[in-house]
Amino acid sequence: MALKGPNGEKTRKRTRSRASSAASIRDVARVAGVSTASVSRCINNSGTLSDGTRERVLAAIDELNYTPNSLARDFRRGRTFMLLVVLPSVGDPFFTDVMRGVHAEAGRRGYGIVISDTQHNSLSANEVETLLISRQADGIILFGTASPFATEILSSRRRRAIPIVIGCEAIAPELKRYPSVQIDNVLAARQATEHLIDLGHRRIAFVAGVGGSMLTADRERGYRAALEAAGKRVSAATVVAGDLSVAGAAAAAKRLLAVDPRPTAIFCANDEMAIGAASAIAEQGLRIPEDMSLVGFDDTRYAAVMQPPLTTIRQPAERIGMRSVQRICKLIEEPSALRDNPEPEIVAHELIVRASTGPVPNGR
Amino acid sequence: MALKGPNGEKTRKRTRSRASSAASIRDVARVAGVSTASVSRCINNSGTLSDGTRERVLAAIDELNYTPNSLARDFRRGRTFMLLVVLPSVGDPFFTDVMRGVHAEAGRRGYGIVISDTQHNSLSANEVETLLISRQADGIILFGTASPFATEILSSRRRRAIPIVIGCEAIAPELKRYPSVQIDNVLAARQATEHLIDLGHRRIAFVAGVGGSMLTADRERGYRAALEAAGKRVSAATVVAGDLSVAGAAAAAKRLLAVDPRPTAIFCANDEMAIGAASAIAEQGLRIPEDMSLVGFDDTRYAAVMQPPLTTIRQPAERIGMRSVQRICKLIEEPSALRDNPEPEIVAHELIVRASTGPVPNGR
DNA sequence: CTGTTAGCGCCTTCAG
DNA sequence: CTGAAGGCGCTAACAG
Repeated sequence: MALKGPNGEKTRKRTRSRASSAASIRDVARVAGVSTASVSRCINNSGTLSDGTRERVLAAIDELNYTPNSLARDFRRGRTFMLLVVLPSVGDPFFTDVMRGVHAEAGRRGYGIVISDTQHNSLSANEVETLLISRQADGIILFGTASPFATEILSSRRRRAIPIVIGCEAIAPELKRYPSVQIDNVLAARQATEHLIDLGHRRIAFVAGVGGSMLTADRERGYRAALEAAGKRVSAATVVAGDLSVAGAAAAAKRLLAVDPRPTAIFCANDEMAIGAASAIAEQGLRIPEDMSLVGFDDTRYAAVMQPPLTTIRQPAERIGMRSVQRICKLIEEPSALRDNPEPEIVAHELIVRASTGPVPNGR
Repeated sequence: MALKGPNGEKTRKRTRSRASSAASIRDVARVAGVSTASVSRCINNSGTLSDGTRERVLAAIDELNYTPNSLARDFRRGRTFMLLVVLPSVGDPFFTDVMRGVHAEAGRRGYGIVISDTQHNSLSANEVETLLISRQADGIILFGTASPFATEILSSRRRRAIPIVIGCEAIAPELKRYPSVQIDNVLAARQATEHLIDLGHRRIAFVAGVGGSMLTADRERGYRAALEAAGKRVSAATVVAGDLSVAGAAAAAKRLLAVDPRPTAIFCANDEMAIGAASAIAEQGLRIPEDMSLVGFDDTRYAAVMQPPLTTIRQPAERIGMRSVQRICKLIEEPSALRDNPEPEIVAHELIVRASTGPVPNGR
């Protein structure tokens, strides 16, 4: 810690003396022979400025190689132009696609993105607060991570209203006041399950997310609804917990394949888990779809190239990301919008039938 | 745009009047009956402070629910505690793993991460400058994106030395002065190719990245080196450009399969492309490895669950991310280190032989 | 159209 | 051990 010798001292000299630090707005003003206010007006295109002044300022900026210090700027304006995005796993290709949309739209609007990956853990309200306050993000987007701390965050918010948008997730009642962007997960999962029922399957298993993961809770709900609607024709629900990961689902599927009587179809709450399940199925020497039908959820870029290609639900991932950013920006830029009580925004999904699903095996 | 009515006016009131804005250090000082200096000392554990004072400050902080304004803080300190990470594709599962390491280590050290995804495009020095200067990141990590603008960024750097670390990438001579963390890509690719040669393959194709992508240039070099070393025993190199993506490689592999005489093995410069290639191979009714051996690079989480499991090169992705952050932090926290001329840090790779490679088909 | 002025919230000398 | 004071770089009134 304690630097010995003259070297350490040297570096601790007062700020003023740092050699040739970056040019400041004052330097530009001096060189251009104008006031700092004019420089400011020039770089922000605000107020009015004569062409002559503008040119001299621009020349000075060029000469000094001046770039505004955005720390000072953000401080002054009270804005960071940073968006905090909280999601369960940056590794999931679905979220990757969502983030592509987020990055594109944010970049277009001059915002940076800070990501907080909860690694599928639930996030405490406190952590979010800290992230938000200490990082001073202008707004926060919660993708599939909102509900665990919904009540907390609401009650602890004696502070100023913070722009929050929720994406991809079942919206708990107490979160209804926040804008959200999502597909109808219940309906989508129901349709996927009905697709299997229509193919004649009666023993359809479901690989869910982590215990009580809100991200997939609605999907399980849709699955159960389909089974119930089919009534006596299908057997009771068989649900196991994957952990939304490839490896977790491989293990979960293995257990499923040991059940007697064995299911004839497996519906996974996301594509990642379907990949894991496919591997477990192959390992047991079973074929897809002849011995086992398989359905995923998300239509990630891997779904179409799996062997066989995966039947799944397509979510407009990039669009969800893009819209979330648009909505958070609106909240940020028009604070009055914070008092609106917006409708959840439901975007369209689509059941993509590929070769991983087929008729139920004979006599089963 | 133009808000009509009194509403618009209201929101434009001077900053002073914003209702109950967050507590400032002055408020805390007033409530605690001390000076702002003491509050500062308390929250930063700097200087000296009597227990009594500390307690009163802490009480005031608690009462006011005070959180330091990090905009002001960063401004004052000239630090953002943000790291800029530039990479070719956040979607690639390899980089996802790298980023897991980055996030973990950065979080541990109190840094936030801003990601710039170049989408495999090359990044101009100007863009990097802008990103760096305007965002005022404390440092920048370039993963597989450095070389295209190496010369540029070096020549345009009349500014202060900026902490830069380069990862996963062939280091061009003019970048040698920057710390870097990477595997030995040439050697790894050579070993993968030799593995195929040892299995008896003589027509081995290579699916490279985008035209001249530095990220995979070394891998192509290793591939060619292995072929040359094997001399007459193997035919000339067959290299096609994928674009590091699943879809791009599927198309590239398709072309490869139409070549006469057809290769008996395909080595892809990353796993993503191997996934695409596998799909193209299956589509042609060919089996892996009986008709076609396939090798990837990265050992992403999908490699082991592919059908058949993929032979590939394992890179310590998380470790690369972690080490990169550690090194950038060192540069940031000990500016004198900027003047060091560090050795590139080579981390260990490993050839993982799985079932996607086998002996060359009879009579070919 | 342009300059002057007054801070934003915090940290850090410098005195006491 | 503590308080007073100055200023980081920029922007936004307010005068001229």
